[in-house]
Amino acid sequence: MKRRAGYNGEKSVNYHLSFLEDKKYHILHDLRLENIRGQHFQIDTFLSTPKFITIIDIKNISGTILFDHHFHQLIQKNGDIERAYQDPISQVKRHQLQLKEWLNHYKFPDIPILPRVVISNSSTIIKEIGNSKDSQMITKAVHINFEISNFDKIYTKEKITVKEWTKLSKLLIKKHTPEEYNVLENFNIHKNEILTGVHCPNCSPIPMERIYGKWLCPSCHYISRTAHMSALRDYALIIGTSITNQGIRQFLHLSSKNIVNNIAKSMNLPHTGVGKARIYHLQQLL
DNA sequence: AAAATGACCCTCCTTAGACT
DNA sequence: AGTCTAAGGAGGGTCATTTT
Repeated sequence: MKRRAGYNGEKSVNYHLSFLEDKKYHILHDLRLENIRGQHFQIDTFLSTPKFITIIDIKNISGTILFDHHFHQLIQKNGDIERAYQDPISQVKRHQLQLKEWLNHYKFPDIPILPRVVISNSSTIIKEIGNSKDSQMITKAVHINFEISNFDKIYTKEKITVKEWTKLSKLLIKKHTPEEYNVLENFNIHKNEILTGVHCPNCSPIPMERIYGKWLCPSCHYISRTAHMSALRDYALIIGTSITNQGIRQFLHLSSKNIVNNIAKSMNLPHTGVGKARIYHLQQLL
């Protein structure tokens, strides 16, 4: 749910950014880079021109939020409930620093990096405690493209050539290292502990049985035609996105390789490898 | 009639063991 | 140790049969 909230926030910001002229900007999403000390940092939205770079941290937080410039924290008030978040301003400034180092390391000339914290939820009320010029970094999603246009007016000098600009974007994509989230390791669970079988969407996790194209729950007699899809999605999320015919058989409690074959076909699962080396890929289910 | 299943067949990957 | 070869077997495709 946390991830979904973040994702929805990013979607709404992207909508606003889509009004910008395509050719003038390179925009990269969820860019995850390694800094010079081997740690990773992730930029929600990276926007570049030959004149400046904007890095955007997107927060999808509802209710009333308070930026506390003195203690560097973000407080969310939702009714009577108060919750503190890591200060996004400090975070985006840290990203700014790391990106500067990164650009230096790859011998790019100095180029202004303009950090922004975007509040994607339009109904969120923003307040502040204390004064700071950092306030200018905070903006609402509806306003972000006007800010970008404004940067265009302020930063008029090209710091890198168009050729270097293209090179930079290509390098960023090449150096992007997507986070590998290992659920099993994080929760210290062994593969064998995972309950396999197709779960009934209606009741307990007793494996469903396949009967002529349908999944029947032996417990509540619920019938589903698509229950295997969520099972395979679980597999992709928990164990991995590559699986063999036999692997699917074991996970879905099927005895026939033909059924697996049919299911894979009906889902248009991409596959690599020939014959018994065939591997199905579940990436699209995530 | 349409869809799903399972037996059968062919392909070719994997593996063990012989050979260099 | 590395390469070659043959046997075994897993996988996909086809098609007759079964089920819905």
